[in-house]
Amino acid sequence: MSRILLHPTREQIELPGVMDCLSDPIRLAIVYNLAKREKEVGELRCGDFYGLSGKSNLAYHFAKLREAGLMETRAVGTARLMKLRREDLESRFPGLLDAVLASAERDAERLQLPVLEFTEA
Amino acid sequence: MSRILLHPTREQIELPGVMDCLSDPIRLAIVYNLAKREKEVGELRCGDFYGLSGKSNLAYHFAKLREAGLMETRAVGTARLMKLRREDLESRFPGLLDAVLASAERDAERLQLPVLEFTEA
DNA sequence: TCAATAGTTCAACAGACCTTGAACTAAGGA
DNA sequence: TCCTTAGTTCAAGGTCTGTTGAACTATTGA
Repeated sequence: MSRILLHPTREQIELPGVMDCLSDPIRLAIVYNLAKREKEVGELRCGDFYGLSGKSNLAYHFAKLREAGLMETRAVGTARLMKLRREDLESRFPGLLDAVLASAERDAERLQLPVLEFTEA
Repeated sequence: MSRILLHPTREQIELPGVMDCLSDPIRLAIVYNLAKREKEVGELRCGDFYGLSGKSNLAYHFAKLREAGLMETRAVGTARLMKLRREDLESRFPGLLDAVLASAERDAERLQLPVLEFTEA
């Protein structure tokens, strides 16, 4: 487990990278669920997403989301706690995340977006 | 030149396909320029975009944009006239296109988005 | 009719992407 | 200390993408 988790600064977040992240069904499902539960439980753990894919595949997608600046990860014990970088995204691309999330919510069934069950934080 | 140009209906336009289109620099530049000039000249032609890439590569990207539902193409003589499907996109994904275009405009320099010169329509 | 113009289609290639399983590391609990 | 849990990393694979040039088709104008 690497000690250092690379995050871009707010200014380094790029539009194409964000769009690319949100065009993948698994990553969209991750962001969708992060957004859906962010008020209730705050941060989520990798294990909360095992319903979406296998561990190593999720690690791959988490790294993409983190490196593109969509989410922030901090290590607590053996766990990784993740949350959306809402304010940074809103600052760089006003209205974008909300528009995507609203459309995803409307199309949730068609997109087969799973709503996951989360453990206590 | 095939006679039939396939367009999805409004309802068939899918969020991941749209996001994927907008995550490619060339396609973003096409949409950006279509939006920038849509009020002035209405429709644009393939040749207007030769500054972005070669003919055959553009044809590839135009097909992607058309098949994902971002733009509409009609044949007039040997030309293809293209325009953004603004209303359809707004109906399916409210606020999304405007948010993307506003962010693209703000980041135009960083994204190296070229502003093309257009011929008369 | 012939040549020029506008754009498409095809084959080929390199590179990127997603997925998988196995091996690994690090922290916590018994 | 040893086992378990949580997550990462690596190598390998198949597939999808973007790009190119050459060949093609269709339309217009002379």
